[in-house]
Amino acid sequence: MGTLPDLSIRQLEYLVAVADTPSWAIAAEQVGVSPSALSQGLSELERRVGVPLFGKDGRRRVLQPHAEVVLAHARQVVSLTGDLAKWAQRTKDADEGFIRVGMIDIAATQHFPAELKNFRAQHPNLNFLLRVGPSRPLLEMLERGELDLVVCVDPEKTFTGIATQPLFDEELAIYRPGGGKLGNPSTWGPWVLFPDNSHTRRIISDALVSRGAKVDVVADSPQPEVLREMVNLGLGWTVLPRHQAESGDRPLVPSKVLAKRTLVLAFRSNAAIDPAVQALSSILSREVPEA
Amino acid sequence: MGTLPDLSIRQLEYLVAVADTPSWAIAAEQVGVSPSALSQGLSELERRVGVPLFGKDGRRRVLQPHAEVVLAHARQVVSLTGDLAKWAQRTKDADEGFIRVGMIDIAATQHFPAELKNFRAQHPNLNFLLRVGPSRPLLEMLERGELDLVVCVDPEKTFTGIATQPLFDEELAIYRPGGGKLGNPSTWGPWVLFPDNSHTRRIISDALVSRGAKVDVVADSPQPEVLREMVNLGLGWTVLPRHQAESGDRPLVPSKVLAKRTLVLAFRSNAAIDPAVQALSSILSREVPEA
DNA sequence: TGTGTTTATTAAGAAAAACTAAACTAAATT
DNA sequence: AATTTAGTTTAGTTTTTCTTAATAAACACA
Repeated sequence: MGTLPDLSIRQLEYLVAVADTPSWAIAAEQVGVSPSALSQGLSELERRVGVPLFGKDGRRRVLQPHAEVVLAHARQVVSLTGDLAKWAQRTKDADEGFIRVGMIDIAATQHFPAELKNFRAQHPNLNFLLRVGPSRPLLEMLERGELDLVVCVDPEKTFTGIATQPLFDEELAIYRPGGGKLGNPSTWGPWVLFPDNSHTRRIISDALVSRGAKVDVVADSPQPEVLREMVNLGLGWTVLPRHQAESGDRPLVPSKVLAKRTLVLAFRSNAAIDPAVQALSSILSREVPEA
Repeated sequence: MGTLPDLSIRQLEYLVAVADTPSWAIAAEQVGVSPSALSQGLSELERRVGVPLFGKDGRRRVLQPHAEVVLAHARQVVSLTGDLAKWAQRTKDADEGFIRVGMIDIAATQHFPAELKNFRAQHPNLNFLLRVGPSRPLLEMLERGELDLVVCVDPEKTFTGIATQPLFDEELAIYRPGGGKLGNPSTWGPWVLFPDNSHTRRIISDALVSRGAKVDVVADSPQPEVLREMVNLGLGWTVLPRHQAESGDRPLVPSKVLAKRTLVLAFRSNAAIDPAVQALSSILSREVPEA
């Protein structure tokens, strides 16, 4: 009872082909193998099942009546395997299953909107979820397995089980109300910046401090549009990715590039990368948005 | 679409074992291979399906959520194969299916009644049919595929597609009313014998003629009991197998052994001998009935 | 009756697959 | 840091499966 006969799909296909075909030679051709291989394969199948399956009618070998049981089994398993193969193909084409993507706002709205739209159009049956938010929460969700792929600011500190791959650099420029020259760094400010817990804010603060500027923050917001408007209103200076500051209704005029931040692709370093994740990753890292 | 991945039952068993077991080492033990074989086998399975199935959790490889599809397939096919193996076992034990046996009367009633009874008792689920009749019709039914196994008088002339195997010889003795000496062959008779178209009748006629006796037939019957009673009634002489003449209510007394006939086992020479036929054949040819 | 044709099997050897043993890597424990 | 544990990789062997070529058997037809 314990041990099962090791029937291969191949052998079962041979059996089905022979049953559906006038001669073994034709059956062999159908399954793409020499008549000899077919004959030997079926003998082996017969041996493994342990029951005589074929009788002779003249020079042809014909299925015995009781072999119908085995034939039915073969048909069923071959058909199931066909279904599995189709599933595998769809999965490989990333047109099946689930992908949960996280992106910081600029990536979703400025850098990759076309790529996202295309990807969704090309994989209509893929269940797709996009989460937009700041880098850190996205990375934490990725770490907890709540997301599969994240585009965010390079976290530098490594998260366990998470691999990153650089996409491109963004310039962070200083913007002052009305534009124009900046003067001595010690006179810069006051500032309206990203919130304290933001990674980009950390990059900005560090850069300002290293230039000898005071980081005198009079307002903050996670929303770049808000920061931009505050500068437009004369409330203070800011530092923003150029794309975000210099687009929209009332773009700002850059005074100077202060620093760079690197956007990265992050994913669980699970060895087994889901084909959908793979597909989207390669699209995103192939594109080098904006020039 | 065309070509299916050649997944072996073995590999599917590996997958099921791994899913049902806390560690791969234990799974390997369960399926009776080295951990290395299990690991390689599963890698090969993954390669053939073409979709990544496993992810890493620490040092263990764990099934990815979407691999559940493959696991479900594996379970189903393994289970179907188990059913097939059980069927094969029953068929091998000749406890499933159909067997149609033909026997001449003396074989069914005198030589093999115990063997038949035992065989049926030992294979209760085997669908069993016994046809009793003269040799020739039985052989014709065998030839037409209406019987699977026949015990009859050696037909000498070969039927196409039918093989025979001798079982044992029976003595045919001469019986005259009242018993006693026979005298000169030319004075023998008149006779009550098997009908003209019977094979045993041919053996008897030939033997009588070669001894110089006239074959002067006053009555015939296919039933040995009838011939016996005719001799008892003084209607004529007969030649019968000793078992049939010398048993029953009023046994005859033999005068002389005239000839022999050979009983044989006959079956279609189909190469594939049904296990049930095989089993009954070996029982019948093992037994050498009567001494 | 022989002769050629069709159909499948057997034989021999090459190629591919699957296995074991042992060395190894990496994570978890002590 | 050393040890244990889980699983993988490597190297080499055995087993399986295939191909080509030779063989056997049934048929077809002159």
